[in-house]
Amino acid sequence: MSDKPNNNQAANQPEENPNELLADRRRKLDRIRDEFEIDPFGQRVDGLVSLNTALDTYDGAADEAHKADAENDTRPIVKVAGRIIQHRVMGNLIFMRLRDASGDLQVAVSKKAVDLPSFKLAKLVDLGDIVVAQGPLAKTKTGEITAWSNGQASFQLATKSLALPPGKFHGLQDPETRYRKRYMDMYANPQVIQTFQKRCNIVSQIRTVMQSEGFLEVETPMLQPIAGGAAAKPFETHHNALDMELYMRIAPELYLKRLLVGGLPKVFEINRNFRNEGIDRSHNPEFTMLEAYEAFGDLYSVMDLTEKVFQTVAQNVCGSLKQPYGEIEIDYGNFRRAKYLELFVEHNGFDHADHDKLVEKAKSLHIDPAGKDHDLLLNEVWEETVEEHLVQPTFVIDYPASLCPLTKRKPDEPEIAERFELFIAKMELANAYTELNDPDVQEANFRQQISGMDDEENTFRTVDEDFLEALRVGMPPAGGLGIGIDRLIMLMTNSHTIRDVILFPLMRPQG
RNA sequence: GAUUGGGUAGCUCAAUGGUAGAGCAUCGGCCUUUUAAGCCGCUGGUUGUGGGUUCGAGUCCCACCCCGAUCACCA
Repeated sequence: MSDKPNNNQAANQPEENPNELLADRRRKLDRIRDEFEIDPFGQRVDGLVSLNTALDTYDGAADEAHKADAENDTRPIVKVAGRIIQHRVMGNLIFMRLRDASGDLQVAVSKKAVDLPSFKLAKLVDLGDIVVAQGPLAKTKTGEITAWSNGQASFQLATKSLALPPGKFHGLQDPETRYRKRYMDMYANPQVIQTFQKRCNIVSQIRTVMQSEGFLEVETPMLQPIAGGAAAKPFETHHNALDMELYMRIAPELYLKRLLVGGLPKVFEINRNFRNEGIDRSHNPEFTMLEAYEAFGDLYSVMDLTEKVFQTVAQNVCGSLKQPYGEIEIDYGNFRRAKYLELFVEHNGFDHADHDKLVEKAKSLHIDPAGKDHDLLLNEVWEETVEEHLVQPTFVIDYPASLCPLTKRKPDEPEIAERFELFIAKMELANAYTELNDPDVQEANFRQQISGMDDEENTFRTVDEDFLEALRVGMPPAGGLGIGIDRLIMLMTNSHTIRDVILFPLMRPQG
């Protein structure tokens, strides 16, 4: 509305409307009101079935019987509503294709079969209008099941569309328009609705898995006085009544752990995080994450849980443990577990401890080794050389502890962190730890982390003293897990950009 | 933030620096089984925005806006 504040004026002064096509629709709107005496933005309609349901009620035998003997009509009658996506007037017979969230159905309006005003209205309606039709189902000569609108008041206008529809053949392709005007995208490209229906089913299945494993779903603050739990820049905001600076959360982690302290044995949250970082195919500033914490569990207990989540979704929502993603097939029946350093050697062909060869390799990848210690440089080379090979589900384990300062270390190998990252299709899908529950170690790590930060970071990253106090009360040993839900949905819906699984991805204002 | 490709009719796309076009949609006409219906006819444009070069700019130059891709940050 805000971009067209003068709609009513435009209707009365069509010469001010720059677009003739829109003016045509306005004129039809007036005709529908004046000549047909119909409200073009109608009322409640009862007894509707979805277009897909209507298709299912087609009775072939009844159709054949009626074709042989017109007096014998036992064809089921359906009442349907949908948006017009095709409209063909053939003199005294009108075909139109309707679309709703369930699918498409063709409707035919015959001049012989309906009253004259209904027929004229069926002729007048535009692509994009929403109509209601009622009639028996029969196949056409070319075999398409069609609702034949007949009888009294069997064709009605429900809503006049005053906007211009996308092309019926090429549809809506321009990605900018698709994301900005998702409502157009949804009716022009039916797979969009299917993707988001699937998204709903996936999240529902994940909840079912988590609940059946005994996890309690909770909701923790999204407005936080300290943005903790991850290394990312937060969005800043302000509470007026309390005159208080707040941050949109970058992770729920520190609150979920407080709940473990409070005595909940297994908790999870599926909700939005907000990170003030760049945008690309796998990053949106607000994204949905599953975080789960299991008291008395560890890295490996949440690894089993992770497998179960992916396998249940693949099997129950997508129908198979093997799912296509682009040109490849992902096999969720087989999760590899590979050590970080072994993967390095596997894809680089030299000992990870050989510093000279590492520097040489880094230079060949245009990575500047200056000022980086061995592990840091190793990690940059690792990301450059290993990640691109992690196509099938792979848990990367045994990270060097120096790369994960906030993670518990292996009791018998203190240089190794108890952490995994799950990679699928070269994307990071999950991240998990055996959680640090020693309050003194946690505090020391926090303070060391912050001391290495510049002034900008220090403005929003301060030590969460309340969280440390909670840890001093005592948090049981625990496994913690985060799964990127949007990315999981990308995989399961064969979507190659995160924007295709987020209804309204963030866009710059139009210029 | 950097690099790079793009932005032309409602949609999908053309156009050596030389009259801005096509298909579909729209509008008018014909048509009772069409499937991107068909046939006839008519329309439809601030070429993202603002400057500049030129006799002449969609095209060349400069600045800016928006989108995509890659990179950086991040998950």
